[in-house]
Amino acid sequence: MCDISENTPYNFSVIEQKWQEFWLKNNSFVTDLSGKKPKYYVLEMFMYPSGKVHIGHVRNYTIGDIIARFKRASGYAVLHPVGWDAFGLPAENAALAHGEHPKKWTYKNIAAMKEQIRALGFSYDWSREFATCDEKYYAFQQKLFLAMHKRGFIYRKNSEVNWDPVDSCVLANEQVIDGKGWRSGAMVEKKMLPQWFIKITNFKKELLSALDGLEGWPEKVRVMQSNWIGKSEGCSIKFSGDSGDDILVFTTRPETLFGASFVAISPHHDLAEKLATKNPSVAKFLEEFKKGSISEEIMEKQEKLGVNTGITVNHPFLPTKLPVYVANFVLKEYGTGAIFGTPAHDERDYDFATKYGLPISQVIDLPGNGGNDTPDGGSLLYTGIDGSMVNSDFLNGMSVLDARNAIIEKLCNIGIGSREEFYKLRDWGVSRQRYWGCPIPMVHCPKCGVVALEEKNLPVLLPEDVSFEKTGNPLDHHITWKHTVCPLCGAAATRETDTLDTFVDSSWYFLRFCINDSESDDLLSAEDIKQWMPVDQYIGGIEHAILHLLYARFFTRALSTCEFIDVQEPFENLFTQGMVCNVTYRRENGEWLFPEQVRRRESGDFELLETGEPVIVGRLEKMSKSKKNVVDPDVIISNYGADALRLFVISDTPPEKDFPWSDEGLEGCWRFVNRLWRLFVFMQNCGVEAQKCAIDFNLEQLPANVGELYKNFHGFIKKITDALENRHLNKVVAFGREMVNAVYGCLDDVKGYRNVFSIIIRDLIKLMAPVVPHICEEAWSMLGFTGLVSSGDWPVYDQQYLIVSTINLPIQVNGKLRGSIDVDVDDPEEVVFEKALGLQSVQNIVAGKVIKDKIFVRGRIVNFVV
RNA sequence: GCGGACGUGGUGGAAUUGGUAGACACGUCAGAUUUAGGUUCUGAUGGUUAACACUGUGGGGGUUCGAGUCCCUCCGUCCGCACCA
Repeated sequence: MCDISENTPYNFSVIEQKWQEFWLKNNSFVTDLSGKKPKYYVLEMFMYPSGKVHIGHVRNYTIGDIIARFKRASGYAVLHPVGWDAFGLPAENAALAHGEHPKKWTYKNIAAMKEQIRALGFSYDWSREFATCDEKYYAFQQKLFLAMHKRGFIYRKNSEVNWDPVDSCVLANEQVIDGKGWRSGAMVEKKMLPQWFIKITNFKKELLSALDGLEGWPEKVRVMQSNWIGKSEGCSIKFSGDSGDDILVFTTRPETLFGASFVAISPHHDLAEKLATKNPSVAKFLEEFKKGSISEEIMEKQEKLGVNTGITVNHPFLPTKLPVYVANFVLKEYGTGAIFGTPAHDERDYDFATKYGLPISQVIDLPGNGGNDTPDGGSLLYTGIDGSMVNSDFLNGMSVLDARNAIIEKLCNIGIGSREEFYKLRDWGVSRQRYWGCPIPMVHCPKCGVVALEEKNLPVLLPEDVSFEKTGNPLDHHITWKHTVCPLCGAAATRETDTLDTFVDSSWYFLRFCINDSESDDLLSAEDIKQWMPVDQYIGGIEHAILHLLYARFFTRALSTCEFIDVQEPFENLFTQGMVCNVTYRRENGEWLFPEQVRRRESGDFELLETGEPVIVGRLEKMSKSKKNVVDPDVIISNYGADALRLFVISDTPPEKDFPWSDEGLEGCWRFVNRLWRLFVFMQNCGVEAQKCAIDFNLEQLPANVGELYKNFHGFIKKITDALENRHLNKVVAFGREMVNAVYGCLDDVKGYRNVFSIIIRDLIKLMAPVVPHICEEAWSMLGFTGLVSSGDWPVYDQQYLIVSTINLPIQVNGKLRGSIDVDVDDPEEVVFEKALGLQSVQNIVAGKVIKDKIFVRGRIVNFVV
C-alpha cells in the first residue's frame, strides 16, 4: 500500500472549493480584536472593478496573502482587508456603449470579480469590504473635503482642460488619442475652466524631507517622488529695467552672474503680454508660440526660439545693459518665469546665444586650466562646478561654491536678491467634469458666490436618474439635482457639478479599513486608526510610485492637520511587484496574434497556423488584451487549481521583478502540487498522524539519514522563515521544493519512524500553507490535526540542530580549488592542514615546492600558496 | 541630456555578502514503469575533452592568499525624469 507512485489523483477543484467555503462560512480570517497580539496591517492596492481579474492582480494579491498568512501564523493580529476603487471613467464609457447605468455596471463587476478573487483562497477579512462608490464612503469623503476647505487646503482657479469642440465636452487625458477626441475624432483644444484644487504644496517640504525616513520603501520610489517634488535651492535677483519694467529672475547658479549676456522671460510671463501690445514682433512671436504649443509632443522637441523685445535691463554689478528676450524654453510655471542667460555655463543658454549671436563670456576656469583658455578644446561651454571664478570682479579666485555664497550675500545686502527654494510640485487639480465620481459639496449662489455646504447639508448623493444621451456631464443637464439653496442666504443656488478625481477616493481608503464597527458612521474613528495605522506592508505596482502614493501621503498629513487622525506617514513598508509578461506574436504587417494562432516550425521559427506565413516573435511584454498575450486566471484555476497558480506567480522570479509567464512553468507547479499530495497520501497510508507528534525519540539512535533529515528540517524552517521575512518568495518556493525532495529521499524509513515523520510532516504543512493553503488545509485535517493550519502557529527551529559538527571543507592551492576533505569543525588548524596536504590532487601541485603561506578560515576554506 | 537599476548555463534564477559558481525549477537527454501517449520514479545536463585537465559570472585593468561579489574603465540592456534655469 505504501507506494509513492501509486495513482492518487488530487481533486483540486473539489478540495479548493470546500476550503474556500469553509473559511468564508466560519469567518476564518476575520480580524483579531482581542488586543493580545501585536498588530500587523497588510494591504494590497485595491482593485478597480473593470469586470475581470487579470494575472497581474493575482500576483499582487498572492504576495499580500502569503505575507498575511505568514504573519498571522507568526503571532500577529493581522488586518488584511479587501475593497474596490469603484468610481471612474470606464463605468461611464460602459453606459455610453451599452446603455447600462454606471452604478449597476460597477456593482455587477464587483460581484463578478469577488467570485474570481474568492476562487484564489485569499485570507481576507470580508466583513470590512466596501467600494468607494458606496454612499457612506463618499458622503464621508465630502465631510473630509469640507474640513480641508475650512483649513484652507481647497481653492478654485482657472485651469486648462481638454475640450472636444464637436461633442462640446471635457475629455480626460486618456480620452485624447493623438491629439484627437476618442469619439468625435476632432482636434482637441485647450480651454480654461474654473476648477477645484487641493494645496498639496502646503506640505511640499514635509513630503520631501520625510522620504528619508521611509526606509521600508524601495529607493527607486523615493527617488522618483523626490524628483517629482523637485526642490531646487537658489536665488532670485531683481534686474532693474530702463523702461521701469523690473524683471525678477530665479537661478541656481548666481555665481555665474558676471557671465550673463541676456535676460529671457517666458511667453506666458505678464511682461510678455504687456510688451506684445506695443511691439508687433513680440505679439507675432506669442501668437506663433500659442499655435505651436497645443501639442505637447511638439513642445518636447522644439528648438530654442526667442524674440528680442527691444527693452534692456541693467546688470546689478556691471555697467552693462542686457537685452531682454521672450524665449520659448523659459517655463512660466517654474521659478519666476524669467532667467538670466549665461551661455558659457549653461547648455540651453549656450544654444540660445549661439543662435542669436549673443556674447559668450567665461567666468569659471577649470581646475588646472591655468588661465583663460577655453576649456575642453574650443567649446566655451562648461556646466560643472569645479574650478575657480574668473572675470568676475569680487568673486575672482573663489571656488564656485564660495562664490555662490558670497554673491548671494552681496545681493541680499544691497536688497536686490534673496535666497529662494523652488519646487516643481504643483497643486492637485481634483475637478472632473464627470458623473461617476464623488460630488463636490459646493454651491454657486448668485449673491454669495461659491459657497461651501455645511456638514448638516451632507451627503450630496449622486442622482440615479441620469441620461447619457447628451454629451458632457449628465449632472449638468439633470432637471432637478443641480438646483438647491444657498446655505448662507437661502436664495436659489446651483450645485457644483464637477466630481472629485478618483485619486481622492484612494487617498484615504486604507484608513477606512481600520474601522472595526462596519455599521458606524464615523469612518475615521481615531481609536481604531490608532490601533492599526500605519500600514505595515503595502503592496502594489510601481506605476503608482508618484501619484497615488504621494496623494495618500499628503492626505494622511492633511487629515492629521484637520485633527481627524494622528499619523503622518501611511505606509511603513512598501513593496512594488513586477509586471506579469508574456511573449507576443505578430504578423509581418504588425497585427498581433494569439498564441493559439501560431505554430512552431521544425527550424525553430514560428508560422501562422492558418496560412503558414512567418510570424515575428516579439519580446516579453506586459500582458494586455491589445497585444493578445493575456491569460485568463479563471481558465488557469479550472485547469490547474488556485494553489498551482498561486505557487507559479511567485516561483522562480523575485517578486519585485517582471515575471515571464510560461505554460511549462505553470505545469511544473501543478506537478509539484500533485507531488505534495502524493506525499501526504503516502504518509497517511504509512500511519503518520497528529497523535504521533511527540519527541519521544533520541536523535542519536535514529538511522543516519533519518536523523540527518530531522536536523535538516530545522534548517529548512529557518531558511523559509528568513526568506518570507525578506520577501524572497521565489526562494520560499525553492526551499520548499528542496524540503519535499529531502523527505522523498527517506520514504523507506517512514513506517519505522512514524513519530519523527509525523513531526516533519506537521511542520512541512505549516511551512507550505501560506503559499498553497488549500492542499495544506486538506492535509492538515486528513492527518488528524485539530483546528485549521491557517490559524495555527508557525514552526520554530531549534538552534542546536543548525550547528554542524562535520563539514566538507574545500581545499585550494593558489586560490584554485583542488579538492575537499571531511573535517570536524573543531579540528585544530594543523590537523586540517595535514589532512589537506594528504590529498593527491594537492600533492600533484605542491610536491617539491615551498609552501609560502597557508590560509585557514575555520568552516570555510583552506588555501596553500606556493 | 540628467538620474537610477542591472548584466551569471538553452531559459527563469541561487550563491550564507570576499571563501567549493550554477541551489531550486523550466527545457533537453537517458533508464525504469506503462499496450501506447501522458503521469510517475531514478539519473545526467555551463563550455571544450575519450580522459586527465583546461576554461567559465558583458569586455579590459586593478586590489587580495582568494573576486559573480570590492575599486577603475569601457560596452550593453531596462526604468524614471526631461528645456526645472
